[in-house]
Amino acid sequence: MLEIQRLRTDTEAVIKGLEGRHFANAREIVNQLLELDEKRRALLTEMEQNKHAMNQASKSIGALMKTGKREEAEAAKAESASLKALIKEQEQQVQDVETARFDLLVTLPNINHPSVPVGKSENDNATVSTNDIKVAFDFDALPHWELATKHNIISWELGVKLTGAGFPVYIGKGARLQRALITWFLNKAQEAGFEEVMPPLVVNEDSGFGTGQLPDKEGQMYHVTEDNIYLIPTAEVPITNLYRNVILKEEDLPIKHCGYTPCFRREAGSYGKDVKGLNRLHQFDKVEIVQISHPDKSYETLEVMINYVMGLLDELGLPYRQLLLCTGDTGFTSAKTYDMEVYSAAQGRWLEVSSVSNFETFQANRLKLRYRGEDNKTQVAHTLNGSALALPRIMAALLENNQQADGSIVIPEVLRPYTGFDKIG
RNA sequence: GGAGAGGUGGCAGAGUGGUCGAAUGCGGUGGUCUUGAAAACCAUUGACCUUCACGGGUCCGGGGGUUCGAAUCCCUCCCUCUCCGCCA
Repeated sequence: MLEIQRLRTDTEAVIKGLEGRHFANAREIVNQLLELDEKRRALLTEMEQNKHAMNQASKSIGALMKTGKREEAEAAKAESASLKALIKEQEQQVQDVETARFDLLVTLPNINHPSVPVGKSENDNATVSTNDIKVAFDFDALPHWELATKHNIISWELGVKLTGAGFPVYIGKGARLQRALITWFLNKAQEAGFEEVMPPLVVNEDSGFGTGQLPDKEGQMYHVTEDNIYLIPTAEVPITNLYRNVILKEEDLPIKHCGYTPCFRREAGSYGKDVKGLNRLHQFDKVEIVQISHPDKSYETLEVMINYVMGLLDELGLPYRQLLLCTGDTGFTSAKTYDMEVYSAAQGRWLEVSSVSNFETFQANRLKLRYRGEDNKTQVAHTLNGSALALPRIMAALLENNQQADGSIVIPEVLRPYTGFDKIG
């Protein structure tokens, strides 16, 4: 959520930022918000003056009664009572305006950082860097969904039987590879200073609002209606919400956490290659890294985080490219996002395996996540997070890129201590 | 699922209708003392909104009500704890 303050003082920049995101009617909506804001403050001032008068009158009654000045007390009572009705009316007005302002304000996406390229869609994203790993086959390479079936390490049918499409069952070496990746990712994150957290996998509405999933993307989450809780779409939600309504000390920053969780996403998928095999699932595993940063440091931190993710991919030996998402492709809550994509030679396409974002104060405003600065004043912190990493597409790329002419799949060196085997098949 | 208790400032915990944003203790911060530390003592110490400022307003789990006036009374919702039941 953007600060209303920012709309007031930085109006043109906000409008420009929203337009860069192709947010419809940016100018009208911002103006509407400013009008509501002005109206709110005018009403508030007026109401508070009345409240002050009423409070004075009420306070005097007690004293007057004690000293036996009954008549004056009665007069004060009458004054207070007459103000009461007026105040009640004004309270309702303030409430209405506030609600309208809030409802409109939460529909605004974050404003992009100036370094984000202007663009419309994913075609306008900028490639920032790549590594020089190349994968080529001199035989007919199989896509991972065929490899998985061939080696009986993932069953799509059993997942359908148990639950439905998008819920695969990992079996034998498939399950162990999965577990190895999780452990390795967590160990690496810990080495990099991220403290591990094991949060609940379902969260309440407040948490969903805090990180920006609610009220907007309600349909993306599985909702347990009987208890009104939501299955988490990412560990970002519970981990970041640990700090909802928290005032940190400045010296506590940065806060660094990592966590492994399954992630649940309803997203009604499209058909074909995009969602085949592990490419898009309703349940998948992910290790997430989260930071709460001092505003002055958050962009520095973003670079450190994306570099950390690239280091993981280098160690796994996967070819990647680092993308800087353009204004049109950046997520609703983010000010700047890097995506990491891994090249899957057998599918001949890039697979997104990580997304690292700086939300600046967008989430922190909703979370009321602040720190106390030098002057002892509370200030809103910055939040960041990134996948490090999402498992399924890493799995897909490993299976596909590491397949050999004899049909076996070689496990990367770094994972072998965790898998206990060096190849599949 | 059944029965009961309770939700007050960073924490503990008073406060049952009027000067209570709230005693007291602990913790935090600053100071005195000390070579230093501890102890002791003194002072200070909530958040938010609004205002150029002075100031004003709101907040005792959330919402609503009674009253001139509510932390205090009533209604309602939420949450936590204890016991029983069930159970990895």
